[in-house]
Amino acid sequence: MAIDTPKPVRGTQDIFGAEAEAFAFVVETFERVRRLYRFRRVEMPVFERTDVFSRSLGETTDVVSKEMYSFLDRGGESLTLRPEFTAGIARAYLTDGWRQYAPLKVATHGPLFRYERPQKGRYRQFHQLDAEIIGAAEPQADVELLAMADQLLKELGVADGVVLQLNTLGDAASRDKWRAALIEHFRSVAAELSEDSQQRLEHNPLRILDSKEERDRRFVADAPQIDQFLSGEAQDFFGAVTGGLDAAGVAWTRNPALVRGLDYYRHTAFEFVTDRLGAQGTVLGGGRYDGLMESLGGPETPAVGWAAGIERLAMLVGARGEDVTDVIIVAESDDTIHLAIKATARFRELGYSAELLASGSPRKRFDKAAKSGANAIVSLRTDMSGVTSNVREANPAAGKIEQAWLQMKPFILP
RNA sequence: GCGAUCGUAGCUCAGUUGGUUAGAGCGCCGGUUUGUGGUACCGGAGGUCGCGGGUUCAAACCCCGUCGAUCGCCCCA
Repeated sequence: MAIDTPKPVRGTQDIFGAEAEAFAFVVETFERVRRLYRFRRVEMPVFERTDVFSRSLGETTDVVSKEMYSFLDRGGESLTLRPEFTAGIARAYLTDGWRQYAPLKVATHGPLFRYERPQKGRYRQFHQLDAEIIGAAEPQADVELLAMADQLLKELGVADGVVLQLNTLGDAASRDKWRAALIEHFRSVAAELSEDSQQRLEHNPLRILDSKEERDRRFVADAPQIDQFLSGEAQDFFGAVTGGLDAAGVAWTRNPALVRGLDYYRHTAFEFVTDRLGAQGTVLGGGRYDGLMESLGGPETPAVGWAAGIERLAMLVGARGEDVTDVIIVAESDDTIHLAIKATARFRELGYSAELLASGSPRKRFDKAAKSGANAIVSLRTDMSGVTSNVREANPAAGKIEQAWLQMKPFILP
């Protein structure tokens, strides 16, 4: 009776080989860069009580109603696999007394879960890098955060073809006025908008601005812009951010159509965008979310943050080779296997990556080792003169390995 | 939720207008050759042709359904 092999869950991925190396490279680079900017590492739970997300995102939104992995635990409590980092970090800031550290710069990375249709650069379990500055109202925090993002992309070697798009949503009052003006503008031409955008007019009018429909374009082009509604303070804030970016040497372009769907976003919104990833071009995005803490029952707390998809960054980084093995020890005859094990252990103690090759047809073992592209091969075999060894150096990097072998040889061979 | 394309060996893919026992390369295993050697040759294992139904004398191939993958739409915290 054959047993069916369980299939992987839709939207999950098993990352292996060169892709896994690219993934690790992204994470390692992030860890290095966040230390340069003195962001403190935090480890967050992978699941939270559902209200952590539903209250911060808004009960009625699509994201909450159908794109979260929510379930009842055995105690009957509704829990949710985290679909983002920000809400959980905000919760911890309030419940763990992190206010004492404000302004607090934290960074983390790990898996997130969203119930969505998989497509290029989009998975149901995916992974993000995340950086937040909490309790900092000043525009310098935005600049610092963006400078780190910019340096990260440069150090990953993916900055080419990636542009920082920047916008401001203003303070709450500016934002509300802009929103009202947009609704009025689009409502007057509603019949001529695309079907999708007519829907958006009802529940998310700001999204009409980045509609992909050709027929929406001309109405988007002459839509009211946020600049007409910005208060003096909001203008000053945005000016301080852009001025700071210029001083930090961070290139940016204004995108007045860049918006955020959620109400808690204020002031700065930004995305690093590329055209090299198909329909999912945002590589890193974030903004200022001064209104979030209050939705979780906390005091008014200014904060700004970003997140970046590790898979998308890894795709831009491209496949990366795995490290070549320093040395392969080949037991060319079975009676040398114990000697080969000993030698392998010794090489590893000395800090060389070493692989033992002692299986399969003895006469093909050396060829297999040679094909693997290791820096050096030490082969052992018994012939009429006893156990003999042979070192083969594939490249100049192997000189030290031969020296190491010559030193350990008297202690290993009989 | 919607649409398009695609599912043949571990991997990459052939497979003609439907026609005998479904193939190749790579990889894997074994043998021979070579014997400081990454060579060459021979052999072997490995397939419910995603799954289920239908049409037909006959289906990997045509039709329907289903599952999965990919890409896009919607959405995007």
